[in-house]
Amino acid sequence: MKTYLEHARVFKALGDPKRAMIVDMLSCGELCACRILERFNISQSTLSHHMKLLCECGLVKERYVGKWTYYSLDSETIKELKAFFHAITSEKEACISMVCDKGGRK
Amino acid sequence: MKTYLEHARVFKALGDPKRAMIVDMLSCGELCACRILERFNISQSTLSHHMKLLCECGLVKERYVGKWTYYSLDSETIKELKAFFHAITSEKEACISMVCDKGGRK
DNA sequence: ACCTCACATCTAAGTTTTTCGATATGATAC
DNA sequence: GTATCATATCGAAAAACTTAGATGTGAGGT
Repeated sequence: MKTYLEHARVFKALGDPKRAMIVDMLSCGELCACRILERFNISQSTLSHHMKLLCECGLVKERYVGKWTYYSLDSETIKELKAFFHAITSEKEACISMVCDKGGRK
Repeated sequence: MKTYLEHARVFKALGDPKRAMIVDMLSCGELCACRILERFNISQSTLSHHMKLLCECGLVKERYVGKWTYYSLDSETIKELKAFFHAITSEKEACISMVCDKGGRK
C-alpha cells in the first residue's frame, strides 16, 4: 500500500498539461523521445526532464534500444492511481460525522 | 469538454499530499475549515490557501453558514476527472503507430 | 457598541519547478 | 578513430508554489 506522498507525486506529474498530453500520446503505444518531441514546442532537454519525472513517479516505463529510448505507460501504476483516487473521493460509511462546533460552547 | 489545462489543474491540486488528504477527509462528508485544521500541522492561513486552490479547480465546493465555511467534494468534477484520466491512459484504437526512425535514413 | 470567533487576504521568505543552452554520454555510421 | 545522432545531465534564470505572521472582514455573543 503506497503512501499519500507517492500517489500525490503521480498526480503532480499529471498536473502539468504537457505531461498530461505526453501520457495521452503514450496511451497509443510505445514512443521514442524523438517522436514526442516533434509534437511539442519545447527543447530537447526540457522534454528529457519531463520524461524523467514521469518515469520517477512510476507512470511511465523506459526501454533502451540502440540510440533510442522508448517510453510507455505503466498500467500497474495507472491502476493503482485509479484505485487511490476512487478511495479518496468516494463516500465512506465508516466516517465519523464531524459537525462544526460539536458539543456547543457551554 | 474541458481542456488539458483545466484537468491538469485538478491533478496539480491533488499533487500536494496535504490537499489529497483534505479531499480524503471531505469524502466522509461536508466539513468546516476548523475541523480540517485540527488534523494538520499547518497555519490557518495556509489551510485557507489550500482550500481556495481546491475550490478554484472545481474539486471542492464551499458553503457559508454564519461564521463557518463548509467544504464538500464536487462529484461532477470528480466524475469528469475520472473520465479524463481514463481517456488519456487507456489504449486507443485510432492511434497512428509512430515508429522511430520511420522512413529510414537513406 | 465592543469583543471574539472563523475565516480570508496581504505580504514576504524560502523552496521547488520549469525551461533553455551548453555540454556529456553512449550508440551507430563511415 | 572520427563524426553524427538520440538522449541525458549540468548550470542558471525566471516563474510558480508553499508557508507563516499580520491584518482585514463579517457574524455572533454579551
